[in-house]
Amino acid sequence: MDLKLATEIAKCLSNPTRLQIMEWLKEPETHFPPHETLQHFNDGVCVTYIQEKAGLSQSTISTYLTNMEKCSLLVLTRHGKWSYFKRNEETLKEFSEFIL
Amino acid sequence: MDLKLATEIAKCLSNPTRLQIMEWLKEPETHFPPHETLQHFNDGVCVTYIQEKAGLSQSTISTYLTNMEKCSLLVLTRHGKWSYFKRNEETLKEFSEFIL
DNA sequence: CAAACATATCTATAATTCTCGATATATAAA
DNA sequence: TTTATATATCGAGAATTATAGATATGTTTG
Repeated sequence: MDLKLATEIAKCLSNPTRLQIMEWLKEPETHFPPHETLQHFNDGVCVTYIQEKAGLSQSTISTYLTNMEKCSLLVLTRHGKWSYFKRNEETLKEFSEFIL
Repeated sequence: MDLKLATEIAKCLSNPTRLQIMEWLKEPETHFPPHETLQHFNDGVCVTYIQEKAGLSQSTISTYLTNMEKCSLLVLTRHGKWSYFKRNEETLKEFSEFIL
């Protein structure tokens, strides 16, 4: 973890909606309805569910999630037409160690 | 630590200069010259030294430090005409626990 | 008390981020 | 193979942040 990446990560976390999403993704089953096809949250939550819960536009949330994935805060897994995002605990740990 | 405070803290950390200052303050003695009057860094580093090392204007750095202190990332101690800033490890730990 | 010094605050402009609607792309379903 | 669904990307205007110079405030020193 270098200064540049840590700054990008902090930028992602510096918006209440994005930080809230990170919190929700700690426990997807308590914050989101079950998916239509998948019977689990192993790969996280799909964009639509996150968008509906956040209450911002689809494009905004999609951009948020894409950026969070680019700095490896989130991991993206595609299943058919759905994109699932889950937390990358490893990155969070490295960021945490960087600032402490 | 609630969402609002955590967001403010992340905002402070989301700028490369501010994040760099937090890093420098981990080891003041290796990054800053000794102070004129104080023989230690127990209360951190004075604004001028941080400003000179960062290379931004006095007003900018002063504003940075004041804001970082407002969300308790830094602790301010005044000695005469100098303001010393040091890291607040407790807040960093709480922020860290919040995101993990 | 006046001058010098350290820091804080004010004001303003440039740069960046926020957020949306529109549109494009990709997959699935009919 | 058209249509519906899910997500991504583009373009733009509004809001916020970055940053500086000027100035104010508070402290020390002569």
